[in-house]
Amino acid sequence: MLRSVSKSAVSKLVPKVPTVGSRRAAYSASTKRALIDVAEQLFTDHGYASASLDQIVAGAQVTKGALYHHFSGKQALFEAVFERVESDAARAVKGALRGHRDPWDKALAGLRAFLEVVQEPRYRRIVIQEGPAVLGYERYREQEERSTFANVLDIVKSVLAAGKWDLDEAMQQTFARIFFGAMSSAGEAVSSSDDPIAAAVRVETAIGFILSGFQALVENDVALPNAFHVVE
Amino acid sequence: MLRSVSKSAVSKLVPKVPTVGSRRAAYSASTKRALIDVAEQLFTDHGYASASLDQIVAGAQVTKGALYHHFSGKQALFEAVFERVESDAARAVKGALRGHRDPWDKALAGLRAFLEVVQEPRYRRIVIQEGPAVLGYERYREQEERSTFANVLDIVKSVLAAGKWDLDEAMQQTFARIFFGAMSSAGEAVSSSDDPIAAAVRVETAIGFILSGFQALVENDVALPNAFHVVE
DNA sequence: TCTGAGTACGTACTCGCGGTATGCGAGTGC
DNA sequence: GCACTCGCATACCGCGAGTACGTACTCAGA
Repeated sequence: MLRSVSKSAVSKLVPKVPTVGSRRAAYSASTKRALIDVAEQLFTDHGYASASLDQIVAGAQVTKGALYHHFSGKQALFEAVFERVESDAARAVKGALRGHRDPWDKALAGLRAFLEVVQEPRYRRIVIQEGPAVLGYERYREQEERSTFANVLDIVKSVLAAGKWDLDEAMQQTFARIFFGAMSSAGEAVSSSDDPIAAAVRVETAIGFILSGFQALVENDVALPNAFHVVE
Repeated sequence: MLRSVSKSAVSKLVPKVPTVGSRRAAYSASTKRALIDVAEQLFTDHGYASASLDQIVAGAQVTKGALYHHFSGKQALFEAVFERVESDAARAVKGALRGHRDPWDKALAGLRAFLEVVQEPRYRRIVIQEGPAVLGYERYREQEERSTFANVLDIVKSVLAAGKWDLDEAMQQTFARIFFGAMSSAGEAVSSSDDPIAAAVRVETAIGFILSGFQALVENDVALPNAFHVVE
């Protein structure tokens, strides 16, 4: 990157970074960015296994030396991509939550935002499909806990707070897990549908309906521990 | 397998298959079974990528020649394992559904059975975690459609039939997808919990509660298309 | 301005693994 | 009992992740 031909290629990218430190640091940062950019694209298009490091470094116009200077290996590169996609998604959902006072409005706004995000190919492939397998479920979960899932947990807590229950943290997390799973699965169904728009409407209708039933119970203060037998 | 050392190793397994056709066919079937058995174990323990074909054929006491005689490649072997794990799970859930007339009882019985299944390491790893990434989401979904998901769809349909709505197929599938996702995610949370039993109780309580709210709406015949605005 | 040190790579290699080509002997049908 | 096929074993290939090491460039300090 600091040599002849490739140097000119990178210098085009440098202005993106405001050259905070030295020129060297700026070059280095832009190289790292280029690697993550290309990797994100190739991982999204071909999947983790089929995207070779040779392709990635060629796309970024560097060599494997550069890659292994910035990342400990292929998995670490994937994780960097994963984090960026995840944080972008979480930010988008979080933005959609602003300005909603009513927890139920907030929940629906969050649902709509998430249904948008989950239709991005990069989110589907990198976060939903390959994330658990590549990172391992534990590490995948750690990442999710402090991004998208955190949003869901936030919403669920505010919704539950509208009722008169006093649920412990574990129970709140359980509800959040359930809704998170429902939304992920629904999102997959939406994005892989022939008619994503119609599918999104169906999902919104269905979840909105489930929520309304949920809301009725919460606000009527039905006893939780016996909820199971209320069904009978 | 038909030669010297390995022959004796396999002959021990042969009696499992009642030697329906020829001895040759019996040997062949047992070899294939051995490959799937070992592969299932190694895929579960180390994951798809880290389980090498050399390890698998060594464990099955055969060579790669045998493997490639029975399967077109590593992915095909994984798919065979996947199918077996999936069909076992689907059968377990289906068995739990028998003898329940009331759709809500059926739903809870199915939920409990699924929460059991999802705690098996092989199901978690092979079906939930690596399935989508290895098979590709489309192929993964095809498999699920005609096994576990089919059970969920069956339950959801019978529950919805208890109400007075007349939902089209797509809407029923949407509800099923949502519940399926919720259960998968909840199951993951249960099996990776420090205290799986307590976690399972929490999940049953939470989903049971959501179901009871759902049930109230279904039986009171709340209009579906407006369900969204009922919330407001 | 010069220099030494450290950074940011490039180059060339290794090695493990999925996949293939081919041979061969036991089983089977005639 | 004979040819033929099926069910493997053996030997090999290419690709791709990871490594060892060399080198040009940058920058702080004198």
